[in-house]
Amino acid sequence: MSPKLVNVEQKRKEIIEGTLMALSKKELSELKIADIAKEINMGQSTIYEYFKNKDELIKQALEYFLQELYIPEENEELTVLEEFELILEKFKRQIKEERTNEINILIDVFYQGIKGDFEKLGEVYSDYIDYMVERINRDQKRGIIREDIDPQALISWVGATFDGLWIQSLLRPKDFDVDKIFNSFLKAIEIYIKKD
Amino acid sequence: MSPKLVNVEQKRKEIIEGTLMALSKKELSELKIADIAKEINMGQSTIYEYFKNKDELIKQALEYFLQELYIPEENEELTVLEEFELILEKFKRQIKEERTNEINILIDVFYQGIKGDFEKLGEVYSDYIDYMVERINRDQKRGIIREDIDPQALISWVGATFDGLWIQSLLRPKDFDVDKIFNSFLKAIEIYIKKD
Amino acid sequence: MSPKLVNVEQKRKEIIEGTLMALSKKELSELKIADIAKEINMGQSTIYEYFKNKDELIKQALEYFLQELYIPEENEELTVLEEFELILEKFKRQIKEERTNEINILIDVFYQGIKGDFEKLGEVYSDYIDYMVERINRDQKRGIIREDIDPQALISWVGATFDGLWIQSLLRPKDFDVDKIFNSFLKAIEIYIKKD
Amino acid sequence: MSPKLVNVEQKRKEIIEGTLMALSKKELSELKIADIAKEINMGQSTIYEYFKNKDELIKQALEYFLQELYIPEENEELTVLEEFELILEKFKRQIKEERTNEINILIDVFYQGIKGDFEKLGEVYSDYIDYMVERINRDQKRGIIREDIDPQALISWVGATFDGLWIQSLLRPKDFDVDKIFNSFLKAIEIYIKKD
DNA sequence: AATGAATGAGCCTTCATTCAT
DNA sequence: AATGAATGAAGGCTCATTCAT
Repeated sequence: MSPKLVNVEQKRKEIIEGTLMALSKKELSELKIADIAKEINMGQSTIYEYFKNKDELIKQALEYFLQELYIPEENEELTVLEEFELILEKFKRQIKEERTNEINILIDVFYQGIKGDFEKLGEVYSDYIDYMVERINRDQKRGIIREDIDPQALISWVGATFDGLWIQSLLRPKDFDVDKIFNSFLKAIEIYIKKD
Repeated sequence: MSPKLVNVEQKRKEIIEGTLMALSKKELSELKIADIAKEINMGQSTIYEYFKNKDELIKQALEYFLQELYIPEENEELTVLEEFELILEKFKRQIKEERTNEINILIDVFYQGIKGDFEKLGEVYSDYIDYMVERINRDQKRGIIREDIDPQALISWVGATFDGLWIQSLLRPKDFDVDKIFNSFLKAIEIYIKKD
Repeated sequence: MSPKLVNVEQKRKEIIEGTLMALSKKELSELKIADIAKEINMGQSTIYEYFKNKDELIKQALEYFLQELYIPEENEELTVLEEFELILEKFKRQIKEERTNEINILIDVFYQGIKGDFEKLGEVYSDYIDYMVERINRDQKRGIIREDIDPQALISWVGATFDGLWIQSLLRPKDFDVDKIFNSFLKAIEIYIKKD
Repeated sequence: MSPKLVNVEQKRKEIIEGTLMALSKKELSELKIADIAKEINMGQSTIYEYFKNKDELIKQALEYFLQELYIPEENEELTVLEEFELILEKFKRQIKEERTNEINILIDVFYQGIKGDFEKLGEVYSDYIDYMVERINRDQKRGIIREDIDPQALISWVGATFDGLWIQSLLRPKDFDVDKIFNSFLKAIEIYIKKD
């Protein structure tokens, strides 16, 4: 609450953002403290005034990144299917705009998460699924989605497909026909969930 | 006149397998030549008799791993849907057996592949898709799968789901209800591709 | 606000002088960074704060040495012959004082120069010859040296003799009778260049 | 005397010559045992059957080289001055033919000799001087060279000039005007030693 | 006798971290 | 609070030499 503290937090934020900026250019295992310091025009040792060590800084930077990334835009009025369409639409735009900055960081976030060095990701993932489960529940009550569908299961594999598609778009960018693939995928969901 | 003769390819294979073994315990960016040497009870310098440098060894080890992994069991008699079921069945078993060794390596393979440091993965991925496209084509001719379905698109997103599920099972192992999720997923595919 | 500030050039000089000191004890091909660091009581890595790598440090050290060595004392008032005498006089003193430090470095300077790994030496050598050519020209105008003598040619072989004598004094120190040899050499030059 | 021994000597000679061949391509401090072995198509370890270690091999190779080099062609009938001319003539040819092979080795021979790691050179040098002293004596008796000249001193500095000129020709090849320099040098000697 | 194979010792260099002002 | 300076610890790689057949 004291003005000092605010400054400290401000400084930590500055360093974290520099870290993310640097991380968008270099993969984590190649990222040096020197890179970060240079990114924000700061002495290396100053960083150690605000973070215990490199690991700590990285961890907090990734958490910050995740927080910023997943601010769920409360599209409460949309149906789940419409939301899926929206996600894919954003995805498509991202591929075309080559938002490599964010993507590069995201790769490391997932890598660390999967390796178990960054538990936060798992939590966020679960939170997201919980959130979507509610949305699906609501649509089921509204009668838009078949009631015998398990919301947990549905969002699990649909979310998985999102992740997998994103990986695939990076692995084989040349042959990745976004429109065709997305259409096929959406169609399948639609048929699966719709009441007939 | 007759010094000890060693099958060079055999030795390279031994080193590569040691590398993979070591890689299953430590993530790539932390893997040292010393770890590999220790793994196979060999002097570090011996490794350099068979591989130009660490990068070269790692690259070849990952390629070897991929090769071993993706020996497609020619289940020619199975329908595509049955093959999907088989894959998920294997997946389920893997999760239960905690085949962490392979998984750990696979994570690095993907990480390297996505980062663009391991082009082979993209190729293998594309090969797999091509192979499955033919299988789907065949099922379409047989009349098992709807003809208006684009094989490329279908296998792209189905493959993506496989990858994504695998990631998810690592990210949130506690909450990952394999059976429920797989069933839901398979059901969706079935409805989508079946002739009605 | 005010961390320790160091005169970078001063530090570089200190390291260079340590390098030369170490080089006077060990031949170049056996000189390790560790030797240099120990010589000046400094961590090895500190050296890398001031020099890109070992090669760069060595090169700059040799250049520094050469610079210090060949500060031509402008004996403008002396005749060329007197200057030759002076050089030999200095040489004699050096042999007696066993200035092995400088000598050892000089050997490596020449070795590197001859091998083509240290171009600076050739330049300095040529500069020296140019300088002496002018001096000879002046003496010719003054009528002290015969006009049909080619200054370039003269200083070339006289300089060569200096170098050769220096080598010889190192190769066969026991049998190298300085006074007799220098006298004979000077007498020859005197006869050769004098106007009769 | 036994055939075995002859074979051993033959083999040693082969290795030594391979060493010299390799040494003519690479400077001593960069020469590896592997280079030598490759040069003569031999396993590295075989070399160790014939020489205790690398240092020993190098030393013997340099000695062998020196022996081959300084086979004084007994030009008994020539005067000393004529012999000097002959030496310079050979030198000139060597420069023009770019006999870099021999030169490269010679540089290392001298480097090692000066550093004191190769005593043989000093001995050979002294032997050569002794030999020339006798020649000068003879010419003095014949009345071709002034009697008040000290043979030791003369050949010392003349030899030194040879060495120095050789160095200079390597240090500043562009500006080294062989003919002019040699003529000036020879003229000086002629004037110095001639009876008038 | 010959040599393919193996290796320990060592060196250069990097980098996270600490020190000192 | 900020940072320039210093460094220890570690890793990749080389190479002379030994081992084993």
